Amino acid sequence: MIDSDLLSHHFYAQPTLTVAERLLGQRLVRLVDGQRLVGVIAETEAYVGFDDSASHASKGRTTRTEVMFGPAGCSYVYLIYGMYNMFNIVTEQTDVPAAVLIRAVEPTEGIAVMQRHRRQPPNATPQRLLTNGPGKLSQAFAIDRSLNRWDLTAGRDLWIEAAAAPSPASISTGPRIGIDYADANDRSAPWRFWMTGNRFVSK
DNA sequence: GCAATGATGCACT
DNA sequence: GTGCATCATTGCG
Repeated sequence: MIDSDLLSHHFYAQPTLTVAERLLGQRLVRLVDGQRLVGVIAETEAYVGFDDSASHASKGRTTRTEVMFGPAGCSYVYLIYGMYNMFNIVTEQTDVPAAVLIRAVEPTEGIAVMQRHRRQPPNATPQRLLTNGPGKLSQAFAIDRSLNRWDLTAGRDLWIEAAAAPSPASISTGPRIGIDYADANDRSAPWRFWMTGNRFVSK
C-alpha cells in the first residue's frame, strides 16, 4: 500500500454528511490471511449526533455507543438481528457522536474469497448479491465485532484508500433505510448517498 | 416479479 | 422481555 492513499484522521473528522458523500468511490480494503479484499464504496448513510433519533447515540453514551463518541476514523461494528454485522466509521470531533454506515460496495479484488465467505459457489451469479447490502458486505469482507473500535487510519487489516471521486452529478441522495422507529423528520432526512445507477446499491 | 416471514444474539427497559 | 441501521427463503401467480 502507498501511504499517501490511506485516508487519515483528518478526512474522517469532517462533518458527517461530507464524509458520507466523499466516501463514495473510495476503496474499502481488508487484509485476511495475506489476501487483499477490495471494494469501491457505492452507498453510505450518515448518523449524526445526539439529535438524530435514528442514531444509536441518540439514547446517550452506553457501552455499545461509546465508540461513536470517540475519535474519528475508528470503526463501529455491531450485530443486528442476531446474525448480521453492520460496519460504520466514526466521524466528527471527539464527544460528538456520529458515524457513517457503509451500505454497499462494488467488489474489485478477492472476489473468489468473498464468495467463500458468503457461502456462494464459485462463479455464482448474479455477482451483485455478493456485496449489495450492509450485512452482505460485512460477511464478504469478514468484518465482525472483533473489528469494533478498530483504528482505520493505521493501515492494518482494515482501512480505506483514496481513489477518484465520482462527479457530483453522479451522486444521488435520499432517506435512510430501516429506521421506521425514528421521528418523522429524521426518517425523511436525505442522509443516504449512493452512486447513481451503480448496480451494487442495495434494493 | 413481489410480499410475508422466520432466523437469531445481544444491548438495553 | 423487547426490539432491532437485515437477509434468504417461501409461496404466490
